[in-house]
Amino acid sequence: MAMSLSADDEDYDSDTAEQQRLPNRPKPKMAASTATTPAATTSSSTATAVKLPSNRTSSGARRRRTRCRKCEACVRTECGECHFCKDMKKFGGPGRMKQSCIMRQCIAPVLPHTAVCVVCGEAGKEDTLDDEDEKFNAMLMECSICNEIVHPNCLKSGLLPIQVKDAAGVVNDELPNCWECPKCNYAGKTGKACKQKRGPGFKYASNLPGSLLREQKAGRDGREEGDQTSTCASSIKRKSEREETPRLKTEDLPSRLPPLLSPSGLPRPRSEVPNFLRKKRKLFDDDEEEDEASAKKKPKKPWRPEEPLIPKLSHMKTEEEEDNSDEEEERQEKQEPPRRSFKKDYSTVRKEEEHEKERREERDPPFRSLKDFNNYRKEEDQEEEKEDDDEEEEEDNNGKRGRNSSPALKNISLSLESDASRCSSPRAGPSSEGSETQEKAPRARAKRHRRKPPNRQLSAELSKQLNMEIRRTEHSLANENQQPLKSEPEDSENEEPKRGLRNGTAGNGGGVERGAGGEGGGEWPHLRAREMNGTSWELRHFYPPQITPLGLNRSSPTIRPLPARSPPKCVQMERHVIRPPPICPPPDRLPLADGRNHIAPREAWLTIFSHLSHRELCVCMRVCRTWNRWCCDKRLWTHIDLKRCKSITPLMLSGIIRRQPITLDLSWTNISKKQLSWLINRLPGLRVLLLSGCSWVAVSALCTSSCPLLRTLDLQWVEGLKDPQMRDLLSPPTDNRPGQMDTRSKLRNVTDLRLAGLDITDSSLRLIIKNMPVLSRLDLSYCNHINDQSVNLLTAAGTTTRDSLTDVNLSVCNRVTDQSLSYFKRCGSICRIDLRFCKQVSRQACERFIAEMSVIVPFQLQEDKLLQKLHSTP
DNA sequence: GCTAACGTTCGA
DNA sequence: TCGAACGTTAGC
Repeated sequence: MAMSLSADDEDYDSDTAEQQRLPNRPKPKMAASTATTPAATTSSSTATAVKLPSNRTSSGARRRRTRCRKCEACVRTECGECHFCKDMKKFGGPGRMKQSCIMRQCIAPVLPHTAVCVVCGEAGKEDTLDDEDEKFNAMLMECSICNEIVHPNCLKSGLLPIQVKDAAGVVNDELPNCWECPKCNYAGKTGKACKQKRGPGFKYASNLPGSLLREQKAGRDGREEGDQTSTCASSIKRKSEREETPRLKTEDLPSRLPPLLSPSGLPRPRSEVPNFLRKKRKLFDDDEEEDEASAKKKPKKPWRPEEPLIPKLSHMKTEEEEDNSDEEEERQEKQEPPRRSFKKDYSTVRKEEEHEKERREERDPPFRSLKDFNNYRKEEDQEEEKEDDDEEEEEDNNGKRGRNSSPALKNISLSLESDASRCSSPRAGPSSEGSETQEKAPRARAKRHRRKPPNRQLSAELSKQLNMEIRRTEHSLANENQQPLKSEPEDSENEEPKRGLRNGTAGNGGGVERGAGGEGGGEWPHLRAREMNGTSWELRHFYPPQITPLGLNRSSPTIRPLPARSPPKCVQMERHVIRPPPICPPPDRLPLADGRNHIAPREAWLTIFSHLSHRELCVCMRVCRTWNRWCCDKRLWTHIDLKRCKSITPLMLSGIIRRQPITLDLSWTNISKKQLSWLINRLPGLRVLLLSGCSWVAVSALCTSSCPLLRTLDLQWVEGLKDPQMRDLLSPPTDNRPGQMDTRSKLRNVTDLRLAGLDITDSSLRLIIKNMPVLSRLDLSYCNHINDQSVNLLTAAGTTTRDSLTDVNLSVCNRVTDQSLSYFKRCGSICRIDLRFCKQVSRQACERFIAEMSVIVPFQLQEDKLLQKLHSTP
């Protein structure tokens, strides 16, 4: 951060005396107190632009921001493990670093309570108002350039040149109460718009010792190096150019967004790339390039004091438009030799992504749950070769401005069209202007409208970047979920808490299966063909977790999935800042274009959404901001299914976190330990975790004190999972924080444990018996070491499993004999015993068991050697 | 006055 | 360019 800051500082100060500063000479402090204010340096530019009240506290002296105290990070307790915690005296450190715990770094630092408007000297007054426009005008806004804190209203009514008043304030989405004030904007100042902290998490997440970021740095650094040198000079030039450029009207704002190349063809200076984006690249690296690509031109929202600030349904449209303009700019730039380092960076990243995309396309079936969505996706896919998600949509929409939105929307049986068309109509644009202007005007207007009152603004700020990710994630999730074949084993997912709205998806494995099922199984002949010709890897992957012993090649499960050429981004998720869902609750009503709210409340919409598949939800999320939030309601995503998804990307992880599923299926993925660790640390409500076919290395991420209290754990065919590993898994975590000595296993609440195909012995069973007192369903099929003695152990007097076990699967356990059946008679709650394909179990023994048990509990042979309690449906 | 920690500097 | 250090602010 320090470096980015300094780079920006130089840019920002390039036309001031600061410019003369000798290298390495300490910069004047930018302290907040008036006593230490170096106003001379930092306010000079402001002062020259606009006359300011002389009593201002600190023109140029930025107020230190402080915790919001509300965000997820703020309400956490210190982890006690991070670099900064270890430095703290309370954790036995020297206390020199004086930094907040990594896990507690506020994502939306706010202005201090003592901050006041430099014009009127009063604090923010938005709380006293209801009207959203008024709220904005009455809240304190800190200019990221001149650091002035003002009420927009005070600026509006202040003694400013009319041109300045006409200038747009540019709201910074990244930080609450942050903008580029109309004065600075009018003066053409740019530069450190995003230099301000996005929260310490952004500052340090990538810098942590041991961060995998470092692995990526060399290449990136190489890419970025070049532009550093020219920053200063070019920024000066840019500034002078800008100052020569006549000020554009607000209606022209979209076109005013600077192209990547200046009209003169000079490379746009790096300094115009908002600093936070550079930082974000560190955080999200290439995953975020779409953010960069778009946000580098639209991280801020133009605003004019006299304009209302009404959120509209047109958000999505607006974003598309913005993106479209971005795209045009990018295309424009593509015609030029890439000279700007940022672009170079971006291109490189883009190439990587395209590469990944190609790979993905090779293996992913096309969308198909909705016919038109299929078309939509086709179009998208064509575009995707060159453009990322957002941009591709724009491409798709190019020349179809009058259209409501994506074609898919038309096919979602939700009567949104009128809303959408209304909001995309150019009604509010100056009628005298050409059609293009008419199109741009709403865009600018919508940008302004995105401005929200403080809490909503914060929420929007938090969610905006996330939304970008999410929109990608939606596709990833939806695409990856398109794995054909196989119906999800019913198993204990059915037991998951029925908190979901969606009866259709949560219970049956999500909309994926539903969508696939609904479309019929024969729709992907190409894939089917591929599967039929499957390699052993594919065989293994498409082998249903549900036991179907016939034809099973015992050796096949031992063939590991080919290590997916893991995208470099996979290892970068450490850089993902934890961004919790927006703090404020999602809006209860859908804002319409005319400023009113849609009649249906959120819950009604959610009921509708609950009937959609995940894929369809992903489409809906692209409609508008409100829908985006609504569709992310965790009730709609109780079950997230990524099984057989070859590569889990950071964006997918972010998407998972945002949705906070109860059930997460990562079976047969190549998820890494770090990824899984990252996930489970952020999914405290996770109850069902399916990791069959993963590696023990990844699964070992569960050996932590932050492991959620799972009820279902599927570890079938986990490579390398044997007795010692089971011991690690079942033992109480050793990474408890000081004073947090929980000696119980984190898996103590597991009721459904699936261990099929593992080379575990009785020693693991003893641990299970000891540490899983409520275990009800146990799948030990294909466990060659399981024998009668194992059953004896499980059903021995004094064990909890004796009474808790209801369903035991010992199919294809060749060491199990008839003797086991006699042990099972001890189990008071047993309802189902699966002994299919146990060579040493005879049908006669089963019948004898049934006969003897019938005195107490009636059993039947549902299949050969499959004993099922009558009237029970385990 | 104390603690937490933000924002900056500076050495490596 | 990064990370450690620390002055100083903000909150209580």
